[in-house]
Amino acid sequence: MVVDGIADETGETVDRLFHALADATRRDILRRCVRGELSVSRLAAAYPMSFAAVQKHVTVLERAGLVTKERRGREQLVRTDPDAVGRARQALDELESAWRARVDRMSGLLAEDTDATGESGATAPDENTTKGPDR
Amino acid sequence: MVVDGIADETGETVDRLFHALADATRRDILRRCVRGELSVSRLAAAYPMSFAAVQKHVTVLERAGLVTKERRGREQLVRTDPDAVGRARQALDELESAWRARVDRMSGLLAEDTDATGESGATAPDENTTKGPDR
DNA sequence: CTAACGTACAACCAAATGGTTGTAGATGGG
DNA sequence: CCCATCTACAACCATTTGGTTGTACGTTAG
Repeated sequence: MVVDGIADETGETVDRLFHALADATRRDILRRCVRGELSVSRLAAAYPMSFAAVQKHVTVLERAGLVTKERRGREQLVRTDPDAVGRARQALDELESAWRARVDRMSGLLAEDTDATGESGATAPDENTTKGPDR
Repeated sequence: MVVDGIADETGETVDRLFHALADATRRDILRRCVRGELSVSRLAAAYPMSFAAVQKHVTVLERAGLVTKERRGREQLVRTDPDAVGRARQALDELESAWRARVDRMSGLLAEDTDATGESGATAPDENTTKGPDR
């Protein structure tokens, strides 16, 4: 259950994921691409901004692992990565598990967190990462 | 009733939600608070940054509806909002449903959404302010 | 009352964002 | 071949972020 996989120790993967999702234009691009791959210029035509701006948005989505680009002729087709949403969901699960953890403690059940998928580090919270009796 | 009201026509609520989640420190704050309410100064002591900086992070989380503050004496206790993660999940559901939709079409299944399959969220992203402590 | 604590908020700063234009490299059509 | 597309990327600009310090205010402990 520990989310691992490539597990990122700093949480920067999660940062990029949520950051990419935190923009209405990018979410819209995702919705369009999910319906079928589109070239960047085709996408750009759909928004009131320059081609370059849309190109940047696509790059952000790409770096977040939400889409992949595939070249076909002189066009670059953008398509969503099916596993992407799963990863976002997984990140949320990590948080949600904390919510559940609280309930679990009430039930006297503990040990499950370990999710430390890395993130616990935050920017560098001194010690504590330890889950024990917080005191 | 689902207090829609003005709802968010621009998706700025979702913007704030994901933006708030896109920072490791803020996610860490969430994890700490979920274990039990903490005063802002107590939280601040856990990070290598100033009290004011942590205060700002809490404000971001608050405006995203992820936490609420409650004053007790001279302290301000921060606690997570149980419905918050659900709202984030709902936003993801909206995206995920699109992914599924594509698969469905591939399966030649065109079920109209009139089915009672209980389409969660699908096209109804209403993460309005259930309580909106806005600002 | 006074001191210490916890908070709130303003002013300021460096860096990142989101956007613009402009230029240049591939690729495909006539 | 030449030209129109589509893409990539650099340079630049305005605004937002994330962080700092400093000050002011309410509350609780002595």
